[in-house]
Amino acid sequence: MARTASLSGFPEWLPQERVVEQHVLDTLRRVFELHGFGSIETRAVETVGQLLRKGEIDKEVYGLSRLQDDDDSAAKSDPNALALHFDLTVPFARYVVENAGYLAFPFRRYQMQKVWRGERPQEGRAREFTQADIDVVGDGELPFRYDVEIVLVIAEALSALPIPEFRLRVNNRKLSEGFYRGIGLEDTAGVLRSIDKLEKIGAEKVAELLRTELGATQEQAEAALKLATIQTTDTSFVEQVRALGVEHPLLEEGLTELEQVVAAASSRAPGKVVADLSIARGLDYYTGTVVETVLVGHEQLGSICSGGRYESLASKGSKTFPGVGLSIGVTRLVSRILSQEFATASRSVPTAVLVTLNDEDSWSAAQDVAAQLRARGISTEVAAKADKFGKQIKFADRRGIPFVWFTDAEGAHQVKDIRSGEQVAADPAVWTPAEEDLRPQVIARVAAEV
RNA sequence: GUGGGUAUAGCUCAGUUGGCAGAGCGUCUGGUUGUGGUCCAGAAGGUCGCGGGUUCGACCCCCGUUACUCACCCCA
Repeated sequence: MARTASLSGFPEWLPQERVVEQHVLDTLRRVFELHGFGSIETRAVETVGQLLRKGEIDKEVYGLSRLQDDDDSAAKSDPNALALHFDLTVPFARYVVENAGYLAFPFRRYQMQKVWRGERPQEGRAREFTQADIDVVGDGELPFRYDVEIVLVIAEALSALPIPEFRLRVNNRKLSEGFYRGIGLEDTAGVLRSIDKLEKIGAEKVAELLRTELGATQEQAEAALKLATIQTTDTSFVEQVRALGVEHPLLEEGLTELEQVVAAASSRAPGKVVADLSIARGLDYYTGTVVETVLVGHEQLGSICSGGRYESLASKGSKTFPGVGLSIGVTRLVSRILSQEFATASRSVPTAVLVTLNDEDSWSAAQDVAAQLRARGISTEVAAKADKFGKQIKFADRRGIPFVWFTDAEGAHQVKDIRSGEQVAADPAVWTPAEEDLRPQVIARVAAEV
């Protein structure tokens, strides 16, 4: 028997909820395009070989197979097998390499698409969800200034959404790695993985991990933890790091880079960005700037926007295409906006006016009225049956349509606002609803700086 | 992938040692030949997740299974 109920982890919104989601997508698109990011879309599938080339999240990847193929065991090991993409960065890297000859570098694009991950769902974590990515990719090299820019664009985009306060927590891999090397810890990836757990398991447990699993001394563990606890909203983190007395060329490079991001952000997006030296990021392709974003008061939800700098995710022969990009978890945000009612839609249908029918013969005249309204951008439906007016009004009320149009046998027009009950004579050639009634509005309960 | 909880009407949930399947909300119809919301009356709607077992008899007890859900893991 075919399943009809909803599948966990594959969210589907009701029309009223979808209005909110579309508002989020429209807002992001507007901000991205204001900053010169163009749109592309990549196919939903990649080859397994392509997807697993970087990062090792194979368990999360949904494979794609034909139902008619009976031996699915062979497909798993076949690098040419198809699978659904689990993020937009890896497919984008592939796209850049394939189309490098047609693109102007540095290439900047935004991409808003569904991605799939085979994980156990729970609140804020779906198996099918929408990401909104912006990236800038260079040919051979990409000036660091783009790291700064992309953080500012994202801060602006998130600020325009109906969500609470957020913080972009920024770090730099060079800084952390340089520091760890400077104190004699060479397995920098391992240290980063442990440090990443700081918030969850606490300083003592992390220190223990560092000693037992990475062979760090007590002094090394303490130094690594001291670095990770540094958090500043301005560039004072530089002095705090220097005060720890560790020296390494990579550390210097990272300090300078992070300083630039934070300096620009503290003046152009004050309060939105914080230097947080505990941020590590799981994916191993990041090489410099790394970002995670939390909603203040909703830290449990996890990061709503992450990304960073990757030096060689895409390469073609000896050529590499370094990039920097951030990814907004649209579905995670929207599900939170809806469950916490940060914003609601004023109605679930685009329709602003329902044109009633006087009798069954008046359908054509009603269509003429509707056409006149639509010609001026007013979303209009015509009743399908000449029910009693009470029933036709009720139909509009149920759907949230704010206005009902009446045309009597003599051709005189009246329009009724069914919320107030006010009914006035109107001319279909000129009558216009109030701006806020023209289309569904998203009403924010939390302040959005539009 | 690991562990806990749950599964009865569209939704939220009751359901007595194991003895006729229930409520509220929602939906639909009607309330004197054309203006909704309140109110009144009525109706429709269920393979009690699925499969087995125990029993004269199972929504209820037992086993299995699937799904949902929460936590872990990981991440947007």
